[in-house]
Amino acid sequence: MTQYDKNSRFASKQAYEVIRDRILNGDMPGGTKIVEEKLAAELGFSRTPIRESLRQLNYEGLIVNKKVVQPTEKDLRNLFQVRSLLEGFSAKAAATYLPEEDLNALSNCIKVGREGTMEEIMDANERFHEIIVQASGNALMIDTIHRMKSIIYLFRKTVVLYNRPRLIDEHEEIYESIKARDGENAKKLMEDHLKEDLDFCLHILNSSKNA
Amino acid sequence: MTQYDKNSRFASKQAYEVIRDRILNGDMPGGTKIVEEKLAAELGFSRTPIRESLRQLNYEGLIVNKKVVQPTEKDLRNLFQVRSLLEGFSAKAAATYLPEEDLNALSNCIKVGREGTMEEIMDANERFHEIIVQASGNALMIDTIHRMKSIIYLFRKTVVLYNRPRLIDEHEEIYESIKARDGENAKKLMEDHLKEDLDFCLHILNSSKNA
DNA sequence: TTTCATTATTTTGTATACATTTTTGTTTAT
DNA sequence: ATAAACAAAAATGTATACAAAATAATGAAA
Repeated sequence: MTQYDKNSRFASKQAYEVIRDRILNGDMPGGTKIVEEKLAAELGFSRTPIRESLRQLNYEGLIVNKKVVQPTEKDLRNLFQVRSLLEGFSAKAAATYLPEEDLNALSNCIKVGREGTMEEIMDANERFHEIIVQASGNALMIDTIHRMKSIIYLFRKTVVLYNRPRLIDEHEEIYESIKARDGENAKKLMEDHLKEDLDFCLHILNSSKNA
Repeated sequence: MTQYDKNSRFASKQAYEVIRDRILNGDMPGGTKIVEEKLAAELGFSRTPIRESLRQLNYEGLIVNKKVVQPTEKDLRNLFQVRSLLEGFSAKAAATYLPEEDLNALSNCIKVGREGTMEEIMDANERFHEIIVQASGNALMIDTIHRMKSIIYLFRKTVVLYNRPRLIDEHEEIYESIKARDGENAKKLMEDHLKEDLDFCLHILNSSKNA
């Protein structure tokens, strides 16, 4: 199952993955200065592929001004604003188009969400949204959301780690709406769901700020 | 007024601009194969900055698989779908927040749209949408739309060049709604406006296909 | 002719070198 | 002590070289 990504033979891709992971799990916390030569030495590549990987990370918003991003509250709000528009639309589309197979996959994500380990829950959560996004059938929209994926991950960790209440219940409600082919409701529930995520993140953010 | 962009001293930025312009005005039509060394020789730079510029063009969707993009009808629909969501939202936000100064700028775009030369109309058209997008106050949203800018330009040319009827009238209606602080209406009119643009583009596209 | 295999050729990915630019650190004058 | 000016160091942008990979061209077998 561990599919070999043929891109991994590229130094630039490997560097991208290592650096991204370091940022995502806190090894390179927000504000860390990025210096090409230092990373090149650390990862054992030359500067050329490192530079390429850094451009990708810039593009995804993980690096800003040669520093690891430190998303502000405003950034968080902006992100959920855009997601709400795109994923709300996708949820509606899903209610119209989603095939049986994907419905089952959604259902499975909910089950894992209730019974799985922390890591399994993270994955299931991501997969749930991914299936719906794909249902938009709009490659540009999918791409746009994927671009935000890393930053979303940064926050999804918060939501799952701090065990947000009703998270999976909301997924289930969305799922039910899609299954019932009620597009407008699916859209509304998705928007509400993201609003709850946002509020939860903001709460965590602010309470840890005053700690 | 011709402000010197200090980025222009970078070979990579210059290369980006030259190649982008070549694509946008048809010097490098859709399907043209991109070879780094060839471009490097032509533009008088080494491959390094050329590669960097190509990444950016990839990112903006002007280059796909080492070829100049040839947007399909599906691409066109996808683009307008995403724009409709983001610019619809922005129009609503504009109705709430837009300061007097920007209202006047919008009004000016309409005037130029009625009286200007082809090129002035193109600019005014772009500026009209840009002002509204900025009103979203959401940097991520603005960035996302900017990313689509080049492809939008490709189609805007069609709309203006073939002199789409009611184009400026629709702008004016949107402007009036924003001025009247009617957010819902502004949003709806923007969505309708983009739908008209899309249909017009599709029409041109299809009639030229059967020529 | 068509198909496959094998060479050439082109093109790409990466490493390295070097010249500017940017940043840091130090000294001097106020 | 603070600010300005300068020197030293570090970091970046670009050019070039080379090996690996992808593509095109050639020829042999069906």
